[in-house]
Amino acid sequence: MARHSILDTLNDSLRKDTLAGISTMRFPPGQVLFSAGEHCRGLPLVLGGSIKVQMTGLSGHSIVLYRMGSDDICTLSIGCLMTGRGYRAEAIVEEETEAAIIPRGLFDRLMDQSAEFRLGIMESYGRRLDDLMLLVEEVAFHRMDERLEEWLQARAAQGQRTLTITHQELATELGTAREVISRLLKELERRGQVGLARGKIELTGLKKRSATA
Amino acid sequence: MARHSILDTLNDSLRKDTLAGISTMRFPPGQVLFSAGEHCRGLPLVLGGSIKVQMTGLSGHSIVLYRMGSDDICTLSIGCLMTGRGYRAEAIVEEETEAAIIPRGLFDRLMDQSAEFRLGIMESYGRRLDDLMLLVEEVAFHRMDERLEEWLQARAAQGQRTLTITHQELATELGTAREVISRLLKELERRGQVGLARGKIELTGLKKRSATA
DNA sequence: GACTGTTCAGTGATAAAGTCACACAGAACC
DNA sequence: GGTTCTGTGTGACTTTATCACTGAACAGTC
Repeated sequence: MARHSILDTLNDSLRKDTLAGISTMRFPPGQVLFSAGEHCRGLPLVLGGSIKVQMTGLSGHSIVLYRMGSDDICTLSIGCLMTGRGYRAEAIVEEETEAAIIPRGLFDRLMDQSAEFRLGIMESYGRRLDDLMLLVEEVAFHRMDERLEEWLQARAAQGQRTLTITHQELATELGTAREVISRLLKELERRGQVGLARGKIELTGLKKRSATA
Repeated sequence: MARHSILDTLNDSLRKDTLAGISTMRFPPGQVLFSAGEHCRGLPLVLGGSIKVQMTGLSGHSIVLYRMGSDDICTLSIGCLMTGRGYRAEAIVEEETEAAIIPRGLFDRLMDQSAEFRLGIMESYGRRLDDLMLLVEEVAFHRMDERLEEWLQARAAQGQRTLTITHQELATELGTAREVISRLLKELERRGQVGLARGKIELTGLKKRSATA
């Protein structure tokens, strides 16, 4: 049964029709939800799990743009839906994900008949735009060592003690080269802040960086 | 009289009301349309001219995110309008600009009553998202010398022979440091591709870069 | 004209990050 | 066991960023 906050805003009649018109699906880790160039068949609502959205540029390098999780809307799909152009990025399931797809016709009807639905869509768009603007600034101006430590700290803050991730994947997260990550991690290991093993990073003593402005 | 393609999509009655509800304004070069933190009072439609949107990060550095020109919609404003949060970026008029502001109430009514208006808004959003994704990739992975030459070539392609711009402004365009631009421009001058003077860059012999993959 | 303050540009030194090339270790498969 | 593949470590080098400073070009004042 689909649980998504944007559905809660609908009136009874619309909600009933919507629930009847969508089907929820489960996707296992590693599954590619869509890839660059593909066309979009409907608007996915993420009910739970975690999906990363990344793009590969002309240079052949990849970078993770943002993640979608519980209660998110796949903003990228809206653009594809409206303009008819293919996706520019690809979406890869990280943790087992449940999602509902709103087909085009139903989406149009919801946009037409529910101001609350429209508001939800626009808010989602606004947040995504904000995220991307912040990412641009981060990529352009922040130091790699800081970005890496912040990324690891965010994971530590979620309670994760041991990460299963390769240096290459981490490089894609931050939009840099694998060697850069390897060297920075080695340095953190020397300082006793992480433990390294093949495909694993153990978060031991990450400390807040002091005054590195 | 406001000329904007999104108004053409409206039916006679809505268009009449819309034209009555908006007022067009002119802004001179250098004028700041909005700056970071400010709140948004309506949706600007750009009728003509050129506006650059740039943000300043925690690092204190600035980067130009995109430009708005004739027939554009200020997508950033929609997010602010819907979420009530302040702008994250600032908009600066480059060439004398004419714009019409659609007030909040009218915007809501148009979203409610015109599927074509909604489509226009969503398309505009999709394009902006695409632009930003491409920018992320460019900033993360492309070489500065190539980006600079491409930027100059784009101006040359518009027919501009002499640019009035400082090295610092150009650095903000590309999200780098002024010194980097100075050095790269000097190199281009040595190769006879540009002429340099205080506050001016003359585009003489820019040639396509050959196989710099 | 000379004097002053401001903005813009040039450049050396150094540090950080990206690129290239390759060695080697651990895991997986026969 | 051996072979293959993937992931990691590292040296050498290039590009970009940062810091510190110099001097040139311009505007305003006397």
